[in-house]
Formats: sequence, structure tokens, C-alpha cells
Amino acid sequence: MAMSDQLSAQDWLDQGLKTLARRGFSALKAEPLAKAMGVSRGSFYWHFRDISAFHAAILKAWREVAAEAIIAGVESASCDADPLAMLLQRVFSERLALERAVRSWAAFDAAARAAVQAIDRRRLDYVEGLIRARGVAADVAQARALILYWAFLGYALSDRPLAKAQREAVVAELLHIASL
Amino acid sequence: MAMSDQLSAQDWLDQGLKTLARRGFSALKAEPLAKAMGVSRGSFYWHFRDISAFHAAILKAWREVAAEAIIAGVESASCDADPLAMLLQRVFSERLALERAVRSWAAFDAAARAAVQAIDRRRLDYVEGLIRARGVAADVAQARALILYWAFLGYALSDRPLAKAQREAVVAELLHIASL
DNA sequence: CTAATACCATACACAGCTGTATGGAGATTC
DNA sequence: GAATCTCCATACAGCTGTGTATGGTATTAG
Repeated sequence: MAMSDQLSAQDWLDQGLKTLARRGFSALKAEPLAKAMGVSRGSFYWHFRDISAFHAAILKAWREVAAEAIIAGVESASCDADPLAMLLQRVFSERLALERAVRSWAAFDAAARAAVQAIDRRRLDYVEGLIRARGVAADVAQARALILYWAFLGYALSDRPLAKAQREAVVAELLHIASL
Repeated sequence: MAMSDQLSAQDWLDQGLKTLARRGFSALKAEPLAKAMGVSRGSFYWHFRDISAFHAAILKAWREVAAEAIIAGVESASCDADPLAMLLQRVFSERLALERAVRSWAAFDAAARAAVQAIDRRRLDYVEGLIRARGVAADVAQARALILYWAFLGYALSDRPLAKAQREAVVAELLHIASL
């Protein structure tokens, strides 16, 4: 029969991502995770060689969901709507706890920093393309993409959910920045 | 005679801030710090009640230097120059390792978060005032101050020093955003 | 039915950090 | 010059986390 009480590596990664978003990198340890999942560390060390392998797997999993979120932004702006407007609306209304956790981690960890930088490049290229599609010169579009993306990072880091009116004002300003 | 080989609490704080900027919050522990200073933890526990008291003292010290940096930005724009331009020039050419470390710390620590939020409010108010002094309406100035400050945070977090040309382009764009 | 395999519990040795208790050396005060 | 105070070293107990070794249970293969 299917043993549903058996754990897979993905189960550990799911718990790891959830814990990372809630309590940060410092909570990404074998024993607390095992206690939270109701098993012993024997399971952990069966699925992962050691802690750093688990960390690497967590980062790989995050890279995939982060890249997925990019194309999700593209998809949501499918038809006639302004893609940049849709993207900003979505991004500045989410909670971004996982984003914040990974970047906090990346501040002083080389592996996490590499993952973050890879995602940054993809997102920056995408935003820069959206701005250039609005008829902005290449060099100006690069600077403005940086500013928009930094603003997103600052918002994600501060973790203060905006009031609805304030959010719309900010998004309107950002769109205004992108267009001219 | 003056015992220059004696340590004061301030010596520990200086070493703590340096270590925080270089290796992050996770390196803010008594034993590694003592080893780095060539003494034993006996000195640490004489000057500080426990680790959390040391952490609180570090945060207090950071609050003071962070607030100091604000008025330093004001002072540097003393005479006829544009104060906001001077501020942006300075801010986007610094390394900001300590800023990055404290914010990484604050992502999942209540005490650090309180310190960061206090500094954020002061800086935001100051930037918003500079923007309003340029003849921008209050509500718009608030949104633009948020964007400019977030951009600063994003830059501080990414920790990629900009090339000179790129920095000047970004600062020019930010000034353009502030003015209209 | 037996053997192999997947998955996990338990136990052990080890390391790093905390906090405290105790004592000691150097300076200071009277 | 004895006592006191300041500052630090040492030693100890305790906790938490790591990694491994070993064994057990349940499922699957033959």
C-alpha cells in the first residue's frame, strides 16, 4: 500500500521553504525541522547528505519558484492590458516573506548570493525589456529598470504591507517613471 | 599608568560593529569575538550582562551612527548645492555593508526590526521634506520618497558597487523622479 | 517464503556557544 | 603596605546542533 506517512525529499524541502519564510535562514537546521515534522533526524540524513546539501537544494527550489513567478507575471498580463502595470500591481501587493528570507540569507552566504544574483539578472532583463517596449532609449531604460527593481527589493525587505491607496499611488508613480 | 591593554565596553561594540558589517549577525557571538580580540569571554561577561544585552547595545550604537549619517548628508549639502543631489551622490557611492547587515538581521529579529523602523521613519521624513521643498504636492511627495528610499535599500542590499557612469545615470534619474 | 531494499529510530561521539563561579594580577585608595 | 576595586583567565555544567553507526520495521522483488 502507499505509505503516506513516509517522507520524501520534497517534503523536507517544502517544510524547509515554509520555515525559511517564517523564521529565516537560522531556523534551517536538521533537528528543529525534524521536530516540526514529527520525525527524527534519521530521515533527514537519509534524504540529504548533510546540512549544506539541504541548503543547496532549498536554494535550487527557490530559484525555480522565483523564475516561475516571473513568467506568472507575464501570463497574468496576457491580453491587452499593460504588462508592466499588471506586474507592479501584483508584486507590490504580495507578502514576499520568502523573498525577504532568501535575501537576508544571501547577505552573508556565497551560495545564496549566487542564487539571488541569477534571479536578479533574469528579472532585471525582463523589466528592462518592458520599459524599452514603451519607447525608452536603451541606456535610460537600464537605469530605470534598476530603480524599479531596487524599489521592489526595498519594499520586499521592509515588509510593511501598504494601504490600498498608498499602494496605488506608488504603482502609479512607478509606471510614470517607466514611461518617461 | 594608563592600561591601554584594558578593554572598554566601547571596544567590544566597535569590534561587534566591524564583525557585523563583515560577517553578519550570525558572527555576533561572545566566543568568536573574544578570540578575535585576543581575550577570553571573561571580559565580555564583565562588560555585558549577556548576549542579548550586547545585541541591544550594538543596535543602539547603530541607531546613533545611522542618525549621524543623516545629518552628515545635510551638512555636506551646506551651501548653495542641491541637498537631495548631494545626498543621492553620497549614498549611492558608499559600500553600506553595515546597513546591509543590520537589515539582514532585522528580517527575523524583533529588536533589530524596531531599530531599523525607527531609522526608516527619520530618513523617510527627511527625504519627503526635500522633495516637497521642490514644489511637489504632499501626497505625491510621500509616494516618491518611498520609491527613492526603497531604491536606496535595494541598492544597499544588492551590494553591487556601480560603475561611475551607471551611478551617475541612476542618480540623474532619481533626481528627475523627485522633481516631477 | 525469503531476501533485498527503502525508510526511519536510537545512540554515540564531537564541537560550538552560553552563563556562572572562582580566583588572580594590576591599579587605586586610605 | 594592606585593603579594595577593576578587569580578566580559567574551569565547569549545560544546551543545541552535527554526523555516523547500527539496528529495526515495513514494503517490495524474486
